[in-house]
Amino acid sequence: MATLKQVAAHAEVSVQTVSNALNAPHRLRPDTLQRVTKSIELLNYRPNRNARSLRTSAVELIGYCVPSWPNGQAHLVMDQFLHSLCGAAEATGRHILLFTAPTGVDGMPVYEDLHARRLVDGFVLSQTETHDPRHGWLREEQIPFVSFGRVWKETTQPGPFVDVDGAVGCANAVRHLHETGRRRIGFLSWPKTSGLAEDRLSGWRAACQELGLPTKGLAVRCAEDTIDEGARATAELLDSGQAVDGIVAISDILALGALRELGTRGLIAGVDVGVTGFDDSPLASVVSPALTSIRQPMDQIAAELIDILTTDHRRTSDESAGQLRSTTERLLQPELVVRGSSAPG
Amino acid sequence: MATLKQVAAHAEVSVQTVSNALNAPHRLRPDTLQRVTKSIELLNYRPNRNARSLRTSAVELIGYCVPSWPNGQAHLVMDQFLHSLCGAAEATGRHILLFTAPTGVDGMPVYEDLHARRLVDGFVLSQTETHDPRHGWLREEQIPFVSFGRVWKETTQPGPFVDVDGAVGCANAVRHLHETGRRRIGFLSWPKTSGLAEDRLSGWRAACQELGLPTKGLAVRCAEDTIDEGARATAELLDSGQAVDGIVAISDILALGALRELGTRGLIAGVDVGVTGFDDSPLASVVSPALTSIRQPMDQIAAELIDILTTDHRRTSDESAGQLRSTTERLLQPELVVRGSSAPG
DNA sequence: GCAGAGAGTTTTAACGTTCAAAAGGGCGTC
DNA sequence: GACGCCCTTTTGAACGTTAAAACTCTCTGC
Repeated sequence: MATLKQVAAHAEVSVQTVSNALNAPHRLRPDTLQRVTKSIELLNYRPNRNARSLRTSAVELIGYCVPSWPNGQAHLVMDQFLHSLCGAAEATGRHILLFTAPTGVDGMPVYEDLHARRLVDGFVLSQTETHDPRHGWLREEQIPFVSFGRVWKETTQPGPFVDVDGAVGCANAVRHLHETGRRRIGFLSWPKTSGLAEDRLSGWRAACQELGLPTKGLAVRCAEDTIDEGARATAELLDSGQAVDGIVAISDILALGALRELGTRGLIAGVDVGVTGFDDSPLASVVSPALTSIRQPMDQIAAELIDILTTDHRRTSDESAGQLRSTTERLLQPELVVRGSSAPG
Repeated sequence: MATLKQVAAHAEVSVQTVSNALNAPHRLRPDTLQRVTKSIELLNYRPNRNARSLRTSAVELIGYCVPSWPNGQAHLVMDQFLHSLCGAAEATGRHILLFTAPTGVDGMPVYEDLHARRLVDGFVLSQTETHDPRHGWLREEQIPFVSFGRVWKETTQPGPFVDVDGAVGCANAVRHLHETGRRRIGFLSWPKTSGLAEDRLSGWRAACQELGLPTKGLAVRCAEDTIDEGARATAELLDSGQAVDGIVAISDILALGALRELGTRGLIAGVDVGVTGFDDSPLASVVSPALTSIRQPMDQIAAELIDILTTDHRRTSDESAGQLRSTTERLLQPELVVRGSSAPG
């Protein structure tokens, strides 16, 4: 492993000059720069990150707590999220450090420890829950963080976040079904305790009202996020005597339940009833008919998260031209991925 | 942020003594130890990991390349795997660093760079492919690594690995279906190019032969891992006129296809035909009837991976009592999770 | 009473980098 | 030709930790 010293000796300059060649090349005379660069390549030199971090006290690592779902309920798009997050971090020379922690306030010592030992510069939070205690705590401790997802039911959001506008997503799904001729569009939801669910539900309701479509009795709550519950709720809708011809589901899993129930009844999804899901999980393209689904823009989400976490927004907020980019609260627009399950009826 | 120096001043000892209190407490006189410990707690001291790593040249970080599936085919159990891997790493005071890299040999510079800059001590590889070039390359470069999954079709495995015995898993599924009264058990497989597929297929064949069950014409290849393909292959089996009453699928997705095809034909999974999947993905418990599936022991896999990567097995191999633990090639046994889809017929 | 052992503690030096300040060299101005 | 200035390069110190050597006691044995 070559060190700065060895490169310096090889190029016959001082150690600091080599350092400058890497960090501030404009300070060097062109011929010196070339000579140093040549030595660096020749010796295959790579700066030691630990030494650098020690000196600059910045580790360029971002902590992310890998969520555990004790109920076995998996995060079907974590895959995509992590990939995007890594990519965005790497675009700024950073990396993601994974760790586990108990949920809620019990996990706080883990976050504090990682930061205190300088294993990470800050955190990206996800799986944000209603009244999530982490945000307030991290803010109190002055530990840098950014949240994917809002802390619902707080009057003021504690700290910066990036989130996807679920209401707009569901409204778009309704509009899409309306365009393909559906007029009685149901909504498969989750229990009221979820802020996420209420957000998405409100989008469905607003779009229906805007288009003059009925909503009464057309929103069904599912106790849990399973195919069975989705099927049960769909059955409830179909049996309500309202001639439902469209279903917006709050998750792909529930949408799969809808597809199954339709199949059981001899109805054809995308023909008799249009169905949409949420998240565009890998399942969506694997079923038949493939599921129309509301896709969260993962790459963009990740880029915004990293941007907020790694740039100082107290300064940029007043001088920068872009008003939108200056804030530390960013709401992104989802995209409807249209597939067979919502084909024109 | 308290440093060693500050703690030393507070406890009125030298810096080295505080360091010893943490790393070699037996060297201190009990009363000194107590005094130092008290100061450490009082000042809420945490050792700076960068300084430590610089000195010891060990970062206690393990690199893991987050796989990208351009075809949208997701890793449904990555979730579980990462959680287990993190847990196992943390049990030894280490953490997981995520990164992205091109697949195949193009990604090698990324691995080399991470190691050369001392961002990681070594790597855990997964998504191992037939003729995977990474293993040989890393070995050549003397970069520590361990693989989850064998490099199929190599005469000798380049480097240490942990894998799950897919053959035994599928054989167990066959035995289970046999115990519940099935006598004509089909197998849904992948293309021949996959070593993984051939391993699992061989287990199905062996168990059938052992139990005196037919195999001819009962193994169907699916072109891709989709529900549609699973359904198509199931249809092929059911139409073959062999009165198939059991289906062992090489993945949960294909098994889901089998369930769908059975439903379409008015057959009841778990009653008319027993079905098993592979991986015990989150989907297995979310469908109805719930899917019997072959579960890979993630916690154990992760623990073995970390163990191999972090302990020197040249030394332990001769002195240690356990022969099994001494090798750097470990084959673990999967577990059949029985659910409704294979209930006694 | 003194060499020698040993436990406990301190001193010294180093890990590889960057920051701040100082030094060197070339050039123009008066 | 002395001076000041800018551009480039070097020097010295520091980041916080640990390994190894050195020192200081106290205890043991003869």
